[in-house]
Amino acid sequence: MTIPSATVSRLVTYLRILEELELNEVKHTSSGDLAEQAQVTAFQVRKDLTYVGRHGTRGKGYTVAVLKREIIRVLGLNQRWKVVIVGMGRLGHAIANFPVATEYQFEYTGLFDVDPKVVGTAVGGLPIRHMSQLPQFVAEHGVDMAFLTVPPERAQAAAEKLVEAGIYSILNFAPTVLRPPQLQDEKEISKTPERHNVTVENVDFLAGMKRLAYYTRKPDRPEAEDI
Amino acid sequence: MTIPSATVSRLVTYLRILEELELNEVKHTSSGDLAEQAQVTAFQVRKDLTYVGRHGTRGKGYTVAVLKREIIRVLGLNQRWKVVIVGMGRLGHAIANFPVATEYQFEYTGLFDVDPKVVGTAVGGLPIRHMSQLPQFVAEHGVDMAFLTVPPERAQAAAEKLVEAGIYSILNFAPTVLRPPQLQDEKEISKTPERHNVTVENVDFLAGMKRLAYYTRKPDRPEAEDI
DNA sequence: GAGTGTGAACGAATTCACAGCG
DNA sequence: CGCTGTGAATTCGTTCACACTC
Repeated sequence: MTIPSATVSRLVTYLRILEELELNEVKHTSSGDLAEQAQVTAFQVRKDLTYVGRHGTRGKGYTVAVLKREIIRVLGLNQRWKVVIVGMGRLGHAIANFPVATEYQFEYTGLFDVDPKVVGTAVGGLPIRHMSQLPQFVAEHGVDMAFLTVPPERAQAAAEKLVEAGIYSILNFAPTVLRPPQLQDEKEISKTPERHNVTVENVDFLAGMKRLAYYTRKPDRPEAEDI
Repeated sequence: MTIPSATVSRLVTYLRILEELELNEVKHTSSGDLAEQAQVTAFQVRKDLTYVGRHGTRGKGYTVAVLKREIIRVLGLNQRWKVVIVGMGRLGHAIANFPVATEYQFEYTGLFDVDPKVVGTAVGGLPIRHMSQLPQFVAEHGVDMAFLTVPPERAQAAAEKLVEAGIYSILNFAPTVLRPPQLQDEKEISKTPERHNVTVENVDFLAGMKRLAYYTRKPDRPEAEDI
């Protein structure tokens, strides 16, 4: 079953709400309650939840623990996710220091950069390796996804190295649209008949800032009257 | 004219591409070219661009400088945007150090926190003020939007303070759904008949990470049975 | 009665075909 | 002839009404 991407986003939200309910020892909830907290309609919640299965009780609602477990399963968060961070500048350091292990089974397994000034140093007990070692590292350790935190002008080239190394899932922090690597020359095609369905999710605060400007946009006057 | 939110996002992307073209002294482009770089269809680009006006030349394409200027105008990026950052922990510091002034006319005008350990210190020449000073600061300086970088459990309360202080546009970095402030008590309603259309844009790397897990989720799953 | 689950109606966004114009 | 601009067709997601079950 293919879940609409808008629904996937909301499932992440519902999961957070369920976590908080569980923290507050609330055992039971309903589509109306979830809708209120997620700022969507109860219709939407119920429709979304049909994608995770029938886990509600008519006239009653949902059991927090059950619904939480099922959403985790559907999202794949019960699996272990080995992550490398590529680009250990300011942002890479900040992300590396984030306690991602508290979020299900995500785990940083490697840090990479090309700058000789940071290669060899360590962050949170993990050494920063040179990008040239990435393919071997992936082959040896197995890596499920990469967080790409390089400057925007290097993002495309870095993404292509990731794919070459065998990483097909990228969380892209650079303010750029990553383009699929162009199967370098025809000879390479036969060499890699495997899947290269590259998946990219973007985290982009500059884009968010500009969208916000649009929605805030004052009625086309430089200095409007006060509020 | 109301622009679809998906189009607004893509306009930001097109703008970036136009900036890069201009940097490379490319004077001229086309919907096909933009589509390739933005990873959408040429149909999509042309449809999106109808929302900014008719600036193309049939048989020829678009002038980079003209299209760039018009998108900037439509997005409101020709206006000046005064920003405060609320929450000066690790993330707030990182954001405050980002050279946002290079991105059109966004400008940090104030930094706020509640922690006595950071209030009074400065970042990039700007002092960190206590949240209690926010309403007065907004009244004196005028503030267009806030970047909310507090811990998730404080995000809702902080957002309500922002709205009380007169800031209705929030770039929310916390992994939470912000709910509209519940017009505190009936007596307050008459006091503030003004607009309180709060606009929120979210920047949420944990959500992106979990969505990525879903799309990466392999059909050949290690453990667990299916239904 | 209360709240879930879902087929059907609706609406919004994307895709398309083609008219229009340099 | 080439590429833009746009109504029409289509696809996709949301809203709704209601049957169903506890």
